Amino acid sequence: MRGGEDEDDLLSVILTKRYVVGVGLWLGPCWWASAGLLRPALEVMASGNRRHGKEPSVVAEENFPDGLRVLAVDDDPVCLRVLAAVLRQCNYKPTIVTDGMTALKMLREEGEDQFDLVITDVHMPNMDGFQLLEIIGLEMDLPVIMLSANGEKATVYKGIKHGACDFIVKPVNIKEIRNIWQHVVRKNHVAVNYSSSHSDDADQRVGQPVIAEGGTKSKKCSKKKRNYRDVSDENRESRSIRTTRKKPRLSWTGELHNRFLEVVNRLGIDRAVPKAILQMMNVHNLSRESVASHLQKYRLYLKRVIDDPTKRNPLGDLFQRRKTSYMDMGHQVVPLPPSSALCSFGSQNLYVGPPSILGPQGLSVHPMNWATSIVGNAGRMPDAGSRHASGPPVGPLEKTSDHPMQDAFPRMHGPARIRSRKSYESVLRGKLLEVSTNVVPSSHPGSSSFPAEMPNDELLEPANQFPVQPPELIGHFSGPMGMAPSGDTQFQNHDGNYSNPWQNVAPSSSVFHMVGAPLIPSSQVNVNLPHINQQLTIFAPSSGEMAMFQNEQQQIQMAGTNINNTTSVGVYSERMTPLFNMASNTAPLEMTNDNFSLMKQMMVNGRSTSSPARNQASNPVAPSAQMVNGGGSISSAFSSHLNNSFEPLTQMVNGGGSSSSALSGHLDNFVGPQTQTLNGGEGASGILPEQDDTAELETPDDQPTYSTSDFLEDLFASMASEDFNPDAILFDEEY
DNA sequence: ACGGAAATAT
DNA sequence: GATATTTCCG
Repeated sequence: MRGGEDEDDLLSVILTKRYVVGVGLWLGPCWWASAGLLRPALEVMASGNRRHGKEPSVVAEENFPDGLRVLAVDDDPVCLRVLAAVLRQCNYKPTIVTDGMTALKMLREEGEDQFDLVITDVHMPNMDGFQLLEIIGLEMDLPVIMLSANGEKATVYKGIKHGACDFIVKPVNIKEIRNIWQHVVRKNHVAVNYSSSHSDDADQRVGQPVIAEGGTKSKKCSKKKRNYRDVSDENRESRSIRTTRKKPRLSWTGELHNRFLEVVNRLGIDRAVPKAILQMMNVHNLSRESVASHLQKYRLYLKRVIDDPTKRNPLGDLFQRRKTSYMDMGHQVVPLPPSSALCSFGSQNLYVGPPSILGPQGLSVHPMNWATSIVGNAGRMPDAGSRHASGPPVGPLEKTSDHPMQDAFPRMHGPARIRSRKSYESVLRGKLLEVSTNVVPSSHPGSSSFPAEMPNDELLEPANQFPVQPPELIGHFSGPMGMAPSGDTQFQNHDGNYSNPWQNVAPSSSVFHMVGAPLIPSSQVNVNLPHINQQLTIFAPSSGEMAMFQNEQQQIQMAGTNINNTTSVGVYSERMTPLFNMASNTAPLEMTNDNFSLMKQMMVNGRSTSSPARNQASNPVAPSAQMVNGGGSISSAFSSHLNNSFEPLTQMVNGGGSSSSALSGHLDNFVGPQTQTLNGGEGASGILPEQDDTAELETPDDQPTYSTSDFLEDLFASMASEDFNPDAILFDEEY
């Protein structure tokens, strides 16, 4: 890959150290080099270590698979005999052949599956080792180790380049031979993992096929794979399971993360254990381990925040954040233009975007990638988010939404409520309060996203990770909010699509709250979030249909609110708003391709394409995405109607932060704001007094401040009066 | 199953 | 070099 120099250096090192001979290289330098991974190979070699890191348990000596069938090819009888002897001594089952043609013929006729490994000399008449290597590479999936009498650099390099998994300089060392089985294990792993393509990294061998001709000796081919299998099957299996398949790297996109937060908030930190979270998230293909890992990271984040409130920054940070993975993923996002979108939508329709992308499907955990592609699509999707849309498609901004997760995460804020019990919980709690307070709320919901959010990010620090956004936002947006509601037609459509998914999804807590009720069973949860998130609220104004949530256990499901065009309902939480923004942006970006696709589809269709199956799993997640969109939409909607109102809400969200602005710019905020306006809110963050937070935290459950309905009423009232002071409202929601 | 931490991958 | 994720381990 890289320049020749590196390659030369690599080879130089290999030759110098003779690591090539590989003996004990567990997937060592040679292997990496053959896989095109010169850098790591070089680094390892340079370090003087033959192995990188710890040796995988898989290759532990005890896993040595006796009876591996090795096809040994060398025109030199003496060498061949020695090799065979060594192989036997190492418990391999050798089949020796004196020329390449014969070896190839044997492989073709008896089947490559009759052998586990091929060791061939480089220099042979008729068909040399390279030719044999190439053909095998083209036709079969067998690891090939080359033997060379001189270990000449060019020879070694050529062998590696053509796919040899290792290169052994004669005379063979028994120790080296003893370790060649690792290539078989490796190969299996690879095969398992990526079945198709790669089976071998090495493959690129090009070559022309040669025809097999004469043969030479033996054939023992048929051997026993059996032994190998028999003996090691079990081991292999276990190994394979363990090591073999590498899990595709899961990317915690904003949506996913939001969903995660939502669930965590609902459960309460103390109850938020991997299993429970996994269950509630209901994301297809998500593993408990992944959840546990993310939870671990999240806890760390919370802790960090707590300890160091300073981390949270205000808006300023927003801009700064680095792109973390999320960013990377996607895309990024551009900031969007402010505006417009929202505006556009007018009251009419808001449509909420499809539920989150995830939703339908669930996460797809593809091995990476999603992110990348997504962007494009994502951008669009966002539209929804951002705008909402009205009838028409979204506005201009589309892309905006893209912001990746960044927004999202960062935003997050704090910990949800915390009830805590656990040590960290308690600690967190305290901290959270602080944090929350401190934290700047995200900016506004608006579209833009990220900027506002940034602050939070910092908190999050880790980056994306945990934004704190409360789930709510997430939820809200996503889907829940928007979608759920029964109302709108549009929605319905969505619902239909989503519905499944969403249903499950819980709306964000906020939502719940809003609704009133009992939102969340756990009231606690939100403490923090609440501020931010929770706030969400929603309203559905007149229309009234509020969303309902059903929950099952913990979950909630929200229904959505309705949103008719006309009426809009907005549900969202203040927090949401911000989140929203974030979400929107983020979400899009984040979405995986799949998600993305879904979204697109949804958009197109109006409904989600997602399959039912996924629903549940996905749903949860999905919601988020949608939410974003939806959120956006909704907001818009509100705006139309309530214009003012919304904002406030939004602000609330921010919440905590900024609410101030909220009132002011209704729509504007939403729109343009995406960033700003909302943010603009700017100030808001401060809104929530820390004390409050604290209090909340402390007794979260207990006092609910007021019911959702009350809340709403107040809110509306407030709105009505321009005075509306977000702060006032604030939420207590938290419960 | 959990949670922490090491190992890896990006 | 810092992070993000996955694996391993108790």
